[in-house]
Amino acid sequence: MVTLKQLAKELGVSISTVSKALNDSEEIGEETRKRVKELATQYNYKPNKVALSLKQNKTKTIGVIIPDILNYFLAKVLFGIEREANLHGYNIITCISNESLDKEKESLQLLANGSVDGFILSIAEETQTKNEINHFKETIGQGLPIVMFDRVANDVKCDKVIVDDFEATYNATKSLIAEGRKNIAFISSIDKLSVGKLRERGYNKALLEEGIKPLLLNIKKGDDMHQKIRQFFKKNDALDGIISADSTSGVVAINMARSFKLKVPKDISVVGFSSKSVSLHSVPKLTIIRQHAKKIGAKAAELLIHRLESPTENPDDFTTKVVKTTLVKSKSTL
Amino acid sequence: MVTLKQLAKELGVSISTVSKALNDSEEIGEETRKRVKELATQYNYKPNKVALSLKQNKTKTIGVIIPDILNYFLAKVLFGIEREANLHGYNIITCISNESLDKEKESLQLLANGSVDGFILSIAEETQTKNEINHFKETIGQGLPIVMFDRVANDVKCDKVIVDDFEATYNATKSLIAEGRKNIAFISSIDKLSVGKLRERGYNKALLEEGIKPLLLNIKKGDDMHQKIRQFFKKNDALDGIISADSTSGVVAINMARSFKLKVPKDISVVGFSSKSVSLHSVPKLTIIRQHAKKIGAKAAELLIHRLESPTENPDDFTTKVVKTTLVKSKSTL
DNA sequence: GTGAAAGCGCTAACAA
DNA sequence: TTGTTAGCGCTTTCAC
Repeated sequence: MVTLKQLAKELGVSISTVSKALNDSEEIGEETRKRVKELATQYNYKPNKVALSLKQNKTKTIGVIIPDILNYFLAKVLFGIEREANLHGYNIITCISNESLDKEKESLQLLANGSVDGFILSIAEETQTKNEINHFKETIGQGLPIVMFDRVANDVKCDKVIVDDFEATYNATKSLIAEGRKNIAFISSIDKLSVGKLRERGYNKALLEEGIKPLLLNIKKGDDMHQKIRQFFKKNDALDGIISADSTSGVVAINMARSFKLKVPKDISVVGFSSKSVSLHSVPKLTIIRQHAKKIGAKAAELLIHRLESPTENPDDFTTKVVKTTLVKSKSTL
Repeated sequence: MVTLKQLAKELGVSISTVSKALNDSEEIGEETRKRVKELATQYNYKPNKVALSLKQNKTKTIGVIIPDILNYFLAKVLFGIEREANLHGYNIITCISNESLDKEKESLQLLANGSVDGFILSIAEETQTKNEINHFKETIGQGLPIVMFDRVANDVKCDKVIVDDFEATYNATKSLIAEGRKNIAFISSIDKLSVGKLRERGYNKALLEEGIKPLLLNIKKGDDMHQKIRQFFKKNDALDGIISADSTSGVVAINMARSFKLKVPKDISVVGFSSKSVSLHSVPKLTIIRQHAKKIGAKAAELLIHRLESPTENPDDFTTKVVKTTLVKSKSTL
């Protein structure tokens, strides 16, 4: 990489002259400016990012910590973050916590040494189960702002981007009831997560209002989902509706239902918190509760960058943005 | 963030003393060392990463450019890269090219300013179609090593990690033939990619050897996959085997086959380049050609880091590592 | 055993 | 209009 020093030497001027010329400073004469710029282009000069970061005490880099990159929703949020960040000239350093508290702590620690200007994260499962939040507070205390999305900690003061989980399942359940469904089950592999709990509550409330008894199937990590769902169908032969809290159990349920000679959606309706692409994996396609993952990511990035670049504003004024879900009907519901 | 300067001031010693003490230099007296370390822990001192990078002219950061984060295979490779990189004390900056040549070029440019020590990437579709490779050569020319995985450019001299695409489909097709299948189709949504072409060739060769006529279905971006596959089934009612070159058309094909009253695997066998998690999305589960994505990522990271940290070795000696696929049988084949 | 000083690449206040 | 200098945080050589 060419440096200012080398350019200066070759041009026979001082380093600062070169620097100013390249930054279009008014101080430098027309001609010198031209000469400098020409040589710079010729050598494909690019200011050293590290030196700039050191000088300006900001890296234009965002640390993103996500629990699981193989989760389609989370990957899509990451996509949204990356896009929005790039738009504003930011890069992202990605760490995957793997749902582990220790890895989450470690990533936070490791990047809180000048590597990034702030964090965007969704909380690891273990962290939520153990209800640990000190590491977040510490990081914020060190002057590094955090924006949390989806799985958030209520007791940490920071910007947040969440989904209307409760309302979403409440409404979805209501709509199945409106279809005349009487035996609506709730399948979840995320019952330990904050969002999983909210979704379950929305479902429960909707049923309660109609005096219908809830029917739950929780799938643990390591369980054989096919097996579990097959057994569930066997045990509950009056099943005529399913709300899936995660991204995959819905499509599996549809495909499985047909093994039991059930017509979808004639005999049974299925709705899931999934995405368009995954909804294709069943025949008929799954009716989904869209979470607008990309938008969530973009919003999170926007909030963080705004906080980073407008330090004038009230630093204790945190916003929580709710990105509303949309029910996208396919042929798995009436 | 606390700096050496502040510690030095508080301790009444010089900056260099503090630095040396923290780095366990023999020059510093036992007692001073202890005092310094204590204060450092108390203040949770961490050396500023940016300053270190500037000083040592390396960032311990890898730039990763992937075409599509929503592709399960690519996401899994990213996972593998991140893990291996972390193990060696490296962070990763992720850029998503979105299959666009321009974005790929831009990302390469943007990070080749001291932000990263090297790159790991899989080539964007547009880049492969247009057969552009100059931007890679330039980057390498600037002293930044590149490791390519999966979709690679043969004419670029760098380390590569690939899959035995040709052999994999050749063998998979052979195995369907061995099951007695006579009308084996090849479904692909990646016919433009280097890997897609290799896979198709393997399929063709296997059929050719048996004198069977190939049967191709190419799905373009924007096509309705359900629709396409449904029509394909209608038109080819003797279909008794499917090789899917991508990660999703296999599961869709299984689920669709059952709409045509075909028993899987009794009437038709399906094999796909997919992953365990996606294979769950069909009933019965899809027999897959596993690509060991995590291993590919880990290997790529390993190759890059080795090159970065052993500059003594012959710099023009590039390796191409082939990570062999595994056929994992489920109930979609006999 | 400890400290001063240079230097990594850059910007910007100040001097000329 | 251009150049000198200091300084961002750190390591390291060299002097004391």
